[in-house]
Amino acid sequence: MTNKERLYITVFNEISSLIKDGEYPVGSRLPTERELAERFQVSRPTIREAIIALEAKEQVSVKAGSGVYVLGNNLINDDFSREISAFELLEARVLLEGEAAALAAQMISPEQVEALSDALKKIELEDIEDNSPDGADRLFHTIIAQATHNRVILKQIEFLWDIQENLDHIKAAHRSVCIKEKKSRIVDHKAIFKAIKDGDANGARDMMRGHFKDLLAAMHEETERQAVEAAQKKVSQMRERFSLGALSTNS
Amino acid sequence: MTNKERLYITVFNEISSLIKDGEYPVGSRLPTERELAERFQVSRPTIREAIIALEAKEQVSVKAGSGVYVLGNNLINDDFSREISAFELLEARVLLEGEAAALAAQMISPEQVEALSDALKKIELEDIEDNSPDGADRLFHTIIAQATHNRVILKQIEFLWDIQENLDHIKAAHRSVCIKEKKSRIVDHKAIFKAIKDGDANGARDMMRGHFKDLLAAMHEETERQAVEAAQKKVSQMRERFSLGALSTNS
DNA sequence: TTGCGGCATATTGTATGACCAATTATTGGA
DNA sequence: TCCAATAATTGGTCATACAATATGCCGCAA
Repeated sequence: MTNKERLYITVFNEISSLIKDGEYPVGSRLPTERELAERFQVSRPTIREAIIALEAKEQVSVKAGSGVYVLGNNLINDDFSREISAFELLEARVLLEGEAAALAAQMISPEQVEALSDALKKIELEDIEDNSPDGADRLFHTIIAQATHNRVILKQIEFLWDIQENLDHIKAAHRSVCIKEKKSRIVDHKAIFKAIKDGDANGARDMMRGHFKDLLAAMHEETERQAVEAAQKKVSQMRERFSLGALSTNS
Repeated sequence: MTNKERLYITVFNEISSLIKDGEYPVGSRLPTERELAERFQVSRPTIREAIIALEAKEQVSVKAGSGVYVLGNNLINDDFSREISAFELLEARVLLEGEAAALAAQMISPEQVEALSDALKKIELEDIEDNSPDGADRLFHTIIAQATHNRVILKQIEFLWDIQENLDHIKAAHRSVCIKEKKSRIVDHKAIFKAIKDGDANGARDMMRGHFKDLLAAMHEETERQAVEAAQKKVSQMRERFSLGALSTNS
């Protein structure tokens, strides 16, 4: 089997699962370290290491002489990234990047205006050719983030892009939308660029929000289309099942 | 002192500090477990527990048979976080939390209004008593973040708080400001609460921004004061040095 | 001389057993 | 019945031993 994983990690995962499955409910006390050691057929130090990992991730609280107790309120970290929807991500982006654009309009340097212009050209080029790995899009938005001259904001925006590119379903949604909305995408970006170049903070914010609004609308459409498709698929599956069912009554 | 703390926690904190201070730079290998055990005058299992805690918090990576290496890209270790100023952080917070407040005003549930009200009372209570570990402040802002019903935004805002509480200079700046501005802090929070409760999105945004504006102004003042203090200290040091120099010529 | 394989060594991984300290349950006496 | 002393339970720390793995050195062969 997979013995590559260190033992305490295995135990950690097993206990974590047991907590999640409700075998050790929130507030309850785990079995003693010695009992757990016997249950998992490992030594007590290994159990202790697993418990310390659980403690570090704030899943349990250890009380000396008493026991180790299951904490609540904390399942966010593990499955957080898998469950967030594209809409939540876009909403976060519109807020943050809208304000970033407004700030950038006031703070941007001439060199950054130049870089932004280049990025804009790249986006147009990508659109003229076939589908793109939308690196230019990210570049465009990242330059704006840099133009705020605030590294925290830059970090935040990059974090959102990282999420977007690491999560397949979100990435797919974004892609399909971008491909469908080529024209409005270019118009949007041009408008954003102009407002920032002119130092128009409110305009930049509005344009950026408009850009995301278009994206959001397109994504809603896309989601709906997929929902319809899924429904149709389900119907056809039912039809197939029905015919099979009819056959089975014959045998 | 405080021997209530478990040993491995103490060791964990010490090693964490050493990493933060650059004694163990990102990418470097920590001393062997045995060396660390001798250095901290504890047993090897204790060192292991501390290392596992570090590993769980993604500060280090353990390679069996090789050693334990300091990771980067981490809130605590990264050079990025050491260098950011309190002003950058506050600016990011005003943008994000301003919008979050506006969104929260539209989305908040009755239970969350209740929770927010409780948090507000806690803030007032903390202020009536002596200095505070400002847990109530974070709670208040976190509830607003939750009220957006957007987990990405929530995550972002918590990220900013984590930075604030992990970086000593920023934490210190924030503290000194909060203590000095007790009254306006309460007034600010009350106004934010009212706007959100009333579903007034624009009002909530304005109030939140006003809150940060007050903080920012106070922080500027504090920074100036510290600069003056530092200058005075320097002058007095020079004076002392001069007098010592005069004495030394006598001997 | 250079490239490669295998061995020696360093380092972490796991286990055992013991004892200490804190907490909790029990029991006995007032 | 209540409280205090005591015993049992449970986590906290330690010393030690051996296994598994990674790394680098060294010699051998091409």
